[in-house]
Amino acid sequence: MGKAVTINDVAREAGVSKTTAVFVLNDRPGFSATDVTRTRVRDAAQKLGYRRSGLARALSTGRIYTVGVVLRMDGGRLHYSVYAKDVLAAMARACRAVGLRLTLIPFPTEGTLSVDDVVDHRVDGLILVSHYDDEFARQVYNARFPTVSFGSGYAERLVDIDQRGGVREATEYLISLGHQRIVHIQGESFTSRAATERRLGYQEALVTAGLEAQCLTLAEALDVVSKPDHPTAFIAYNDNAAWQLTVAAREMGLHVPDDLSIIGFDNNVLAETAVPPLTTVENPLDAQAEGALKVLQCLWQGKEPPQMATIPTRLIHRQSTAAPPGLSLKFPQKEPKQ
Amino acid sequence: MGKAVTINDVAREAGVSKTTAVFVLNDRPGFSATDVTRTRVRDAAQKLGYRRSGLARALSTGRIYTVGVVLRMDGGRLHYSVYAKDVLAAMARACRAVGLRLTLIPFPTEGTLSVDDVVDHRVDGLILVSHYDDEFARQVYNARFPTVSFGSGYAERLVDIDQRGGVREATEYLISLGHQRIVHIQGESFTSRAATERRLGYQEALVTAGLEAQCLTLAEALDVVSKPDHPTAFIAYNDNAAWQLTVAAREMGLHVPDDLSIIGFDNNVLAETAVPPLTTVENPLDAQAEGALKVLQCLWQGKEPPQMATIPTRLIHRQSTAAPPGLSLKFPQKEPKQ
DNA sequence: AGAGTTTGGTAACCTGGGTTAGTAACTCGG
DNA sequence: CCGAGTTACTAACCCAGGTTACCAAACTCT
Repeated sequence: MGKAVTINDVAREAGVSKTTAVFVLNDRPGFSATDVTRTRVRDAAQKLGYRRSGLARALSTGRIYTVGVVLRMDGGRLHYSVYAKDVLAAMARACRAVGLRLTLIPFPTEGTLSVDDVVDHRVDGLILVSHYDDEFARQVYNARFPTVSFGSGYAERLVDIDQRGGVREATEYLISLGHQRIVHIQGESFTSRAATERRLGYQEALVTAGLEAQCLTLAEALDVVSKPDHPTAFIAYNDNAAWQLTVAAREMGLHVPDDLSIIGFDNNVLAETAVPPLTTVENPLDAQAEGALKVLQCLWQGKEPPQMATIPTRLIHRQSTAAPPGLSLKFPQKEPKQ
Repeated sequence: MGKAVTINDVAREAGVSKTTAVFVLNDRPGFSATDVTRTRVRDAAQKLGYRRSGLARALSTGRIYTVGVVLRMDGGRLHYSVYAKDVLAAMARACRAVGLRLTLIPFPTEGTLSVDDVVDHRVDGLILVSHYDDEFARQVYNARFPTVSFGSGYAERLVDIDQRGGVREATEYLISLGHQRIVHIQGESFTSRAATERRLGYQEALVTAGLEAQCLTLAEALDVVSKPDHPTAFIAYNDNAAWQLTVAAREMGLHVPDDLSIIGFDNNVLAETAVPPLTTVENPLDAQAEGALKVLQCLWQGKEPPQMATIPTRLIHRQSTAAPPGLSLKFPQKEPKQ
C-alpha cells in the first residue's frame, strides 16, 4: 500500500505552509491567496496523488458524514426481505445524493442494542427503520442522539408515508369502479401504526360512500374468496397479501380482474411479479428516505425538525382492477370452479 | 449532547498520566501498574461515563474495524431482492461475531465506482458481492486494497460455495429416486460462474449415471412442462425458477411431487414459501460470510490467504421431490389437465 | 505622512486517542 | 553498599487533518 500522502507532503511539495494547503484544497471562503499559490498547491496534490483522510477530518470536525440505519435483517417472511432491501436501497441512494455514507446496524435477532453499541458505530445520526424495539428507541432519543424514525414505530420525529390517504384513495377508486362489497385484508400485526392507519383509510372511504366495512385476516380472505358469493374487491394491507390472494384466486379459476379486483400496497417487486400485475399504492421509499435525511440535517444544524413528516402516496394502476362482474360489459362472466 | 469525556479527563480524575490511563483501560500486556492505580483509573472512567472515540483510535491505529460490502442494490427481480438481503444479513452476523462493523457501499445503477470512492468510505477491507463490474474489481485488486470476492465474479481471492457439488448431489438424489428424465433449468446469465458450475454439476451426475442431459431456460421449461410427455424431474438454477415452475405446474393440474419432482437452489424464503415447500440445495451464506472475513483477516495480518475457498453445500429435503409417477405406488397417477 | 484596511500567508495549537523512550524508586545478589 | 534488574509510571511525540490568532506587506483614505 505504501505510505499515504498527507497534507504535509503536499504543503512541502508546493512550498507553502500546511495551513495554506488546507485552506486552498478546501476552498475556504474568506481565505485569500494568489492564483499562483492556489495552482501550486493543487498541482502538488495532483502530482503526489493526495487523498485526504476522512478519518482525520472526521476527528477534527466532529462529523463523520455517515448515518447508521438500524434495521432488522432477520424476519424470514418474503415481503419483509423485499421491504428491507428496498429501504436500504432507497436510503443508500438518498445518502449518496447528499454525500453521506451509510452504515448498516443490524438489530440483533435476540436481545437488544444499547446506545453504547450504536454510538461506537461512528455515525452522525441514526435512522430507525420499523420493527425495532421501542425500549431501544426510547433510550436513543433520551441520549439526545440525532435520530429519526422511518415508517411506523416509536413516534418521535417520525417520517412516514401517508398510509391512510393511500388506502383511502385506493378504496375510493374501487368504489368509483362500482364495487359495493370491498373487503380489507389486515396486516398481521393489527395494532401496528401502519396496520391501523391503512385500516382507517379503508374505513373512512367506505363510511363516506355509505358502504359496509369488513376487515379480514389473510387466512380468512383466502377462505372467503372460495365461496360463491365472495366480495368483488379486496384491498390488501400489502402487495404480499394481495399477491397471495391473486394466486389463490387464479387456482380457484377466478379471473383477476374480471371476477375479482385486488389492490395491494407497496408497489414493490411482488406487485410487478404477480400475474396479473397488481394495482397498488406506491410506497415512496425514495422520498421517505430523503425526508428522513432532511430531519437529520435539521438536527445537525440545531434547527427543530417537524415532529412528523408525511410523504404522499399515489395509486399505481395496473391490471388487477376492473369494474365488478355485474357491471363488466366486456366479457361474459366466468363461472367460478365448483 | 454535552462535551464528550476524553481519556484526558479520566487521567486527570484518576490523578495519573494519560499514558497510564490508556494502558490500564486497554489492558496492555506488559504494562505494570498497582491494583490501586488500575482501580482508580477504572473508577474514574466509570464515574465520568468515559467512552473511547472509535474515530481517534482508528486514526492512530490505522484500523477502523469496518468492512465495506459492495453490492448492487437495484436489480428488480424478486430473487435478487431476497439474495441481497440474505447476503447482507449473513455478512452483518459474521461481522458482529468478530467485532467488526459493516458499511454498505451500493454499486451504482449507472456508471461505476472508483477506487477513490471506495477508499473514502473508511473501511479496512472490501467484500465484493457478485454482480459487480469486473473492471472495478480489477482496479481494487490492483490498488492492493484488502479485498475478497463473495460468490461468482472476479476470480481473485474468491470465496464461493460448492455450486457444482451441490447440484451434483441434488441430481444424484433425483437419480436415486428413480428419475430418468431430469432437466436442468439454467440461470439467466448462462456464462456466469455460478450458472456454469451448477450446470456442470448437473451434467457430471447425469453422465456418471449414463443418462441424457438437457438444459433449458426457464421459459422453455415452463413450455415443456405443459406437454403430455414432460420430464419427471427438474433441477432449477435457483429457488426462484423452481418456484415459478411449481406455480405453473400446479396451475396445469400437475401434482408436485407426485407428477413432477422439482429441486431448487439457495434454500431462501422462496423455497419455504412455495407450495409445496421446495427440496433445495442450501446456500450456506453464513459460512460463506465467515470465510470471506477470514480471508480479510489473513490479508490484514500479512498472511497470504487461499486463492479460493469453497464452502460445502447440502441438500435440504422438503416436499417437492418423490419417486417418478411410474414408480410411485402411494397414489394413483393423476392425469394432467388437457 | 500617518492611520486604517485589505491581501497573502503562517506558527502554533486543537481533535482523542496510541506509542516510544525513558526515569525514579525499589529489590536482589554478591 | 554497589551495580543490575525489575516495577511503576510519565513526558513527549505520533496519526492527519482543521482552526485560531497573528503578522508583514501592500494598498487606501484623509
